[in-house]
Amino acid sequence: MEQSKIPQATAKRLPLYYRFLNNLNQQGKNRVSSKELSEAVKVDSATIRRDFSYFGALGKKGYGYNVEYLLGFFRSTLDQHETTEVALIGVGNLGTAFLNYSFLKNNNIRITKGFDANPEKAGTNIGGVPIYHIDELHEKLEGIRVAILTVPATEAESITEKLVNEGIEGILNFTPARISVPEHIRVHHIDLAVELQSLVYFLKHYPLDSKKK
Amino acid sequence: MEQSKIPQATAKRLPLYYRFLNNLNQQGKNRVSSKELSEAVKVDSATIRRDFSYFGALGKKGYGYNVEYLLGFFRSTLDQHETTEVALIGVGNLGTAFLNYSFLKNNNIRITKGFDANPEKAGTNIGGVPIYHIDELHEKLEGIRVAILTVPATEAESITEKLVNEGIEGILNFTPARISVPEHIRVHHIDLAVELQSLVYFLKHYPLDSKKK
DNA sequence: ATTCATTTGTGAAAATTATCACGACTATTT
DNA sequence: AAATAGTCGTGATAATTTTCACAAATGAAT
Repeated sequence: MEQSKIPQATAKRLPLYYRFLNNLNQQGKNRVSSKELSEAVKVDSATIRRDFSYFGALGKKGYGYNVEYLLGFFRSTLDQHETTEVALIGVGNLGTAFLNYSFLKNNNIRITKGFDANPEKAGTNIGGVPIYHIDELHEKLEGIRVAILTVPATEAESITEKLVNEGIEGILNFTPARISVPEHIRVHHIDLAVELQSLVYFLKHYPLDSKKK
Repeated sequence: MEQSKIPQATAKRLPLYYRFLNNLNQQGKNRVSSKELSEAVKVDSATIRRDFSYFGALGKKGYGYNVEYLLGFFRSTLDQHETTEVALIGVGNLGTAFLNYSFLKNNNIRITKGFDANPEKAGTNIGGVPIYHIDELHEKLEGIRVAILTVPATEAESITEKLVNEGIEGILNFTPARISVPEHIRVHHIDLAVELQSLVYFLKHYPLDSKKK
């Protein structure tokens, strides 16, 4: 779809830029420089300008960027004009946290259905999201392309298979399992234990001295 | 500390390798090739060999790697012989999920204390972890160098300041706020909304066709 | 013993990402 | 109107990360 010429590293930062532009807009600011933005999102200002430049000349020399214009641009680039429905699989502690988390603000991504293997949870409603039994995937997953996976690691592989069969195209995997999927399915991993361990490792082996000027 | 010659990209993968080696070891396997490992952790086998090579010649040509040996090596590299205490700041939904999450398995990182601004939570115990009031940071944070930040975004900046004052050196930040810290403090961000938005963006703009052979 | 299928470790190349540094342009002040 | 301070966009460069591809070594099979 469209130009796949935007570097992945840039693409990953877009949602971040988007959020901060929203903040600025709500604060009533209508002008921002790459330097200011840099301080807010902790990304080098040259990197920000380079990132923006992939989409054309969005700013004005000697002035900066118009917040509203930039925001509008990113809104359409990030497809924020249409709502994306997301299913949450596994209503445990972490899953519940997601259901109560409001993605809503400044964001058109919504968790619209939750699924869990526990029959007692089916039929309930958490954070305004209806919970169904995991066996109802086939009936309820119609039209949903993205799933958040917060089930126990032992279940990850088998449930992933079901999700794939139901036509899910993207999975945000919070389980420690590295799930196997067909090539056309995109999986992003967020491994909490690995992140923590990694932080501890960096702390001990990479003493910080200078990061930026 | 020690050789800071290991690329950051490699360092981030170490905990992942460590976990899978543990799995293999528990399954009773005593030999593994980079190719097998590659399939398990979804990292190119050449990358794995390169990663390992930074620590010297850990394998044997034509044979692969000895699981137990490699595991022992990583255990000491990742400082798994000594326990790292971690404080959890903000016992909301996400924080509670962490407290109930067992990092324990194969891992010497422990959340030993929780803190929250709600006086009703102080004095309680979640998942075996005692919860204190946020005002008790000074008394209770002695000797703890790492904190997980799961407070509301609005509180992130002010609480971070307190943590820094108490001598915290590493923060795993789950709030959407990009916190400001002195140069010697390491912060890793995990931004749930950004991750989800990013996944959706990739889904729409980067159709997958071929990833690996 | 010899052959054969494996598999590591790594030089070299490729790909990706980040940063420097500056010309060109803008707004503001004097 | 001229001078000044600020800012973008980007060519060029640097830094980092990944991947290719193969010699050397190993173990198993014949």
